[in-house]
Amino acid sequence: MNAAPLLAYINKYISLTEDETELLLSKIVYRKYLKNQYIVQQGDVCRHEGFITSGCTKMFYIDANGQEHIVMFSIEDWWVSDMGSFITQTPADYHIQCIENTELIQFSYETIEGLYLEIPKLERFFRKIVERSIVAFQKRIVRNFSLSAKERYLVFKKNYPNIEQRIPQYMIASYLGITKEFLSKIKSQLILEQ
Amino acid sequence: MNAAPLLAYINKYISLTEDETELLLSKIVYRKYLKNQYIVQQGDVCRHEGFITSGCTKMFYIDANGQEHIVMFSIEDWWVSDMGSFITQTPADYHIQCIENTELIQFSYETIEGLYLEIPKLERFFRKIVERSIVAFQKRIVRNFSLSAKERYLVFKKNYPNIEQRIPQYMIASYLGITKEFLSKIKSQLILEQ
DNA sequence: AATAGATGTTAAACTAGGTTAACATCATTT
DNA sequence: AAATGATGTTAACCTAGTTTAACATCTATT
Repeated sequence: MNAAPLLAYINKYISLTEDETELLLSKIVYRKYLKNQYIVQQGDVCRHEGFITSGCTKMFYIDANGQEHIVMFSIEDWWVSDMGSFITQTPADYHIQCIENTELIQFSYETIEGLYLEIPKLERFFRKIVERSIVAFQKRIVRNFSLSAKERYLVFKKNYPNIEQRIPQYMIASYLGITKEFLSKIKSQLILEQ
Repeated sequence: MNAAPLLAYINKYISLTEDETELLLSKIVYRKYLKNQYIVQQGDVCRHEGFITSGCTKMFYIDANGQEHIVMFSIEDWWVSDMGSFITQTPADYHIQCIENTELIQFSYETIEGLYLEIPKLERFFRKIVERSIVAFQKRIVRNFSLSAKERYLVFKKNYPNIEQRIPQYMIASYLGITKEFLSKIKSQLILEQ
């Protein structure tokens, strides 16, 4: 495993000196998970923030009726954590489970807090990526209100063309907020429309 | 107008020295808007981040059918900006309009960027508040999927008890993602259930 | 090759929430 | 006091999406 993708990603937002890069690399912990393993479980405290170098995960929530609702998928170059749990170090609301065998770089809460003190620039880096992420969530809220299920599916396909083939359809349905049966109906409608 | 609420708010996350506080105060611009005035308009670049000291605003989006969808309300001690527009300095997707006469403390893009350099601790402050904000948005997405309209209304009432009286119901309906007629129906059902 | 488990499809009956339209109430302006 | 505009309610009818259930397909394991 190697840290190049993480360094490249960080360098899109800030520039680290050689010393800072070395310090960061010295803190890196690699971790491998198999398909179906849990990175975080609802109720546990999320102790790490992870940067995916390969694989794919889903973050989801089980509602009062036992139904699964997928909040987000993460693939290479994305971060995984239950942020609410991580920042407050209290029990997680969500599960994060691997959809494929997944390799990631993990930073524990203590490591990240230490790095913020040693490399203050990292505060800027994380501020920026979280800001971007907020914008994406806001857009998703708007889409969920103003678009029909079919339109949301088309937006999903356009925004995540490479993710669709890697994920079973019933999970995509859950992400879109519809049943797998209805997604199936939408897909057959789209085929007829061509 | 005074900056005490902002300083108190910032001090919940970081502690500023006297010099830093003074520097921050020297950059402060107060701004008053009347009810119905726009702070940001869809299509304009959002040039400021504002901290509300009094009043109430809505951030909304007009969809392809001309329908208004409210993304969030903001009141005292909350921030207002179209974050997507602000961080990239490109045209805004949303309108932000005052529901009441509103007073706020404004920071221009240039001022904030300057302050980040002069008071690096502010990066930490904003990192922390955006992290909190993301958690709230995630929860909202989950609620929108897993709760019925009636349940969402009850959660809204519980989470924002003091906001409800200040805002017309048709706006609350828009925030909840339902029509005003259906909210009206929900309310009469709730009265009958008592 | 057979079985089991996971995934995907189809269709009929149902329901949460939308649409339309008419009316009620309240506040503001003249 | 009347008129206007903004807000809220009610009810009949409609539709997007759900539920249930049966079946189809694919993959992995024995």
